[in-house]
Amino acid sequence: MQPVSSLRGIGHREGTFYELMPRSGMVTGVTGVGGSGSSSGGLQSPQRHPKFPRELSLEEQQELRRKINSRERKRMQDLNLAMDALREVMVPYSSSATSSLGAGAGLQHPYLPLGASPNGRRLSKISTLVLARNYILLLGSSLQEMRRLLGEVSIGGTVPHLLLTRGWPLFTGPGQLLLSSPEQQLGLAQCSSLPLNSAPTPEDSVAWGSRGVTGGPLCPCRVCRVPRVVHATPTARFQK
DNA sequence: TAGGCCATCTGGTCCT
DNA sequence: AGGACCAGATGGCCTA
Repeated sequence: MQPVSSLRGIGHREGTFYELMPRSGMVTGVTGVGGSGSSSGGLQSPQRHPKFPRELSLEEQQELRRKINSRERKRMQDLNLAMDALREVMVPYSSSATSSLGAGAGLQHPYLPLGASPNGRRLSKISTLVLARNYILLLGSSLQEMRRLLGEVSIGGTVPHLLLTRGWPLFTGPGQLLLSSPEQQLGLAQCSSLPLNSAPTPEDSVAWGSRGVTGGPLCPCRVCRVPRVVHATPTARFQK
């Protein structure tokens, strides 16, 4: 099947039809259907919208409403473009993730179809976000492991200072997933479960995500409460 | 047919 | 004042 959302949206919803015919008038013609505005009567109602200045004529109000709708549409389309860019990065990992989470591992991604490979089907928005989050956590875990190994090797030797420093480097690598520090990216700096004076370490971050600890407590902060994939062998999760 | 996912409209709120 | 952001509501498309 073809991906539906963006193509569908651009295909027959966007543009003149929706642009010129507000849903409230298009569908019911009278009462309006659109969401919380169901009581507003929309622009078809002779009543003026309270949001619009009184001095505006009905046509001007309609024009303003079209303008607002267009902006919102554009905003959502930009958001979808960003989501597509993220999908491009995550899709290669999603398939391997499913395979490693599938029958072999006895685990199932909560936001991927049960027992089904996402191959040929694009990731949903929430799947993309959850997958991206876990991927970021995995990168942190891998980095820590690498530092540890380098630390062992470097006794008496030389190791790039950046790799051994406590702070995280700003990744600009594949997918550029980390545009700022992971703490900022994940909102962990605001995590209520962490002491105020101790910045969360990468280990802290990973502990809530991809440690392979099944059934562990969920971090109470709103960031960490995002549903996560639990897996027994984190290193195999995103193998290419 | 039910449920998931999505785009769009809309009103409210916050920010510049 | 205008724009950005957000969340609720709605209907369409698709799959199991």
